[in-house]
Amino acid sequence: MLETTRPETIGADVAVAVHPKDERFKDLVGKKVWRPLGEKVAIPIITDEAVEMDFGGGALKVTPAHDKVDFEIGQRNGLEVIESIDPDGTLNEFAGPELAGMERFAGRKKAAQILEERGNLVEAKTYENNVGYSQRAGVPIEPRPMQQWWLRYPRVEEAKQVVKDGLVQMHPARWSKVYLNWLENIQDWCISRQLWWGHRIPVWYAEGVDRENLTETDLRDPTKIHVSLEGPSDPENWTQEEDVLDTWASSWLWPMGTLGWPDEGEQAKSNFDAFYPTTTLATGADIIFFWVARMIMAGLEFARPGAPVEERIPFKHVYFNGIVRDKKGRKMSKTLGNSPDPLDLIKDYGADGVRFGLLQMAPLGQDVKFDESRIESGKNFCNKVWNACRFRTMSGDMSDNSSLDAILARLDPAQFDEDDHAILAAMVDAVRTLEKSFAEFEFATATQKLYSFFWNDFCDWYVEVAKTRVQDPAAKSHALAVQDLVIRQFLLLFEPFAPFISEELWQVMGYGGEGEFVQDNRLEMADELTVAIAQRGQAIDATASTTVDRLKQFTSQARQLKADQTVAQKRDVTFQVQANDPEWAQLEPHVAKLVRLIGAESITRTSDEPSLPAVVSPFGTLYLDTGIKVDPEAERTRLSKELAQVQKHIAGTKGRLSNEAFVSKAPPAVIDGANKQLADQEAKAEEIQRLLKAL
RNA sequence: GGACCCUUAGCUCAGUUGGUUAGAGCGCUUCCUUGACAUGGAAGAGGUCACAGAUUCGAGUUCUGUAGGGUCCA
Repeated sequence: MLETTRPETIGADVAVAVHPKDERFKDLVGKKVWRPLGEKVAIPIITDEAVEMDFGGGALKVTPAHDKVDFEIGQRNGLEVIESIDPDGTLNEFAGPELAGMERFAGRKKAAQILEERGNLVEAKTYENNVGYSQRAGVPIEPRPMQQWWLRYPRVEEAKQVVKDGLVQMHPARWSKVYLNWLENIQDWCISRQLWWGHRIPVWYAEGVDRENLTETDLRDPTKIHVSLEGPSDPENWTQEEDVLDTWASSWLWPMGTLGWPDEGEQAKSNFDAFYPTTTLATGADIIFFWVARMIMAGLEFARPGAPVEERIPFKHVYFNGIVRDKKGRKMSKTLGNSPDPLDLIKDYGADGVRFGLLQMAPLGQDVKFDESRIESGKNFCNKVWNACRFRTMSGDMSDNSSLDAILARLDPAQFDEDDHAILAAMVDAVRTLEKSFAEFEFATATQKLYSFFWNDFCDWYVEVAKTRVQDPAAKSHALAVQDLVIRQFLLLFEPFAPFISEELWQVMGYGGEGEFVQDNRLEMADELTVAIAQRGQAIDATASTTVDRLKQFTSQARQLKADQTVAQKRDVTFQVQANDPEWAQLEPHVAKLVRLIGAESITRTSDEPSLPAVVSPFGTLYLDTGIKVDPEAERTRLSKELAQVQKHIAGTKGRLSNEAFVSKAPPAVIDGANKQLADQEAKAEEIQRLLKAL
């Protein structure tokens, strides 16, 4: 007994196969059975490893013409190939006289019916299996033996070597492993495609040659087969192959084809000499074999024959962008209909917002699940940039912004304070980070830096502290010049990520005149910028950032204290700082700005130990006076919680430092750091304990 | 079956050569419409970094194994 889902191909069956170890059929192997449909002949019962014993009845009808596994079994056992299905999907005479001419699915039903009538059908039941469907036509794929042209890949070894040697670099580098692994196991390439469009395969068959039965010798006989780009000199005696090339067998010429190759005149016009090899190919890793590897081999084979290898490669870098997937992790495709329409997204979030958001969620070569909230954050960032520029134009008259030098000339060396140094240091750092991330194709890193620099460093801090200085006639023009400088360099960095808004703001801010574009301006590199600023009389003092970090911490603590005392929104509270002389010297110049930032009436120095809610700040103990009587119990809870946290860290650090192995083996910088941290934490703990006692 | 990759906060993801108390966006809680921005501001909660071993003074980070997931190829 046999089980099959393909009764219509019984006429093309040439054997019945069982697994060699299957005891059930041992006695039957070598005998013959009658073929129940088609030409009535006896077909052999054979053994083959490919048969799955547990599957179906354990015996397989072998149809070499219409199944890949069956074809291989046929090859191994020297079986005949009988085609019972024609190219149009109808059954032919080999399927049997009753079925000939029928469409294949109708034939299937008919075949079952005939078997039943003859008493050959034991049982019919519904069975679900997975057959391949044509993506274009949506119908089950029918395997058929056909004559196909194959290409032996050229330059395989060289293609491996150029990647191993780093002449062609992949980003991220791990894809080289995938690339090399494929080349190690490369097989000949079937280039025949039965499509209407494409380059016709350049093979001609001589008149009268039997194309269906070509032998190896025939294929090598130039009187029977002609292969060339030009075609035979007597075309009337030849017929060209109707099949076309696999699309990639055209595409692999892309790096050369786009530059005029193979026509020398066209190459000169396209400046092939200058542009080949090109710098970077950007593509998806899913076509690393289809396209990337093949372009490399084609380049090595066809471009500049005889030239050194570095002149024949098609490109020096391959950047693999992440593949955007939907929330379920599926690749976005037109077929699935699961990709958002970019035009809809642009309508909702703006072209710049969509672009920035996508770059933000696309780390190097890693597939990403599409997350619309990132796109929204891109839009919000663009909005933030817009408003910051708008605020600048509202803060004071626009002065000469026409060039970097013009802005630098407006900086007043006498007015530089620590906030200026810190924001300019952060700006230079942002430029440096972008230089690096561009060089390494780390675009998500670049967007993160742009985002945090502009939003956190510039808007949240610098613009806020500058509000006070803009009120001061002596400091105003300097503080605005710093802002103009920061915004100018930021827009230069931002332009590739958000070109539209950058161009608009470039104009609005007066960095370029009418018709002058930000994209035509060269970005000053980090080192260049550092030198240019130093030449205006004030070298950037990077240590100012430490002071500013402590000011930020102070601000945060003061606000937290207000929130704890439920006076977050009140602006008439007063603060007192119990600072020593050096602490006060550092803090005092910033008091006016801090009062505004924190929302207080005043911040004054005190030498008392007032009985008020307090926090240990980087500039001494900070007391908040709300005018309301202190609740000692609540204060005790708050301070105890803080103390416990500090003590936990002290214990951890002490533990490490008391470990002999740590002290003897860790680098001095790490030990110093731990010691310093311990001292700081212990001082803090001591002060909190004093505050607790004072309650 | 072969190769490669992933597993970190409720969700989507960062985390550079091992080194202080692991970050962001969104979401969540509380407060704020104060003259840039509510597409915003402030404060906060939330993580035994999949699991088990190993190396190390020290592991989210290096190595081995296990489990789960993904991609490509056959």
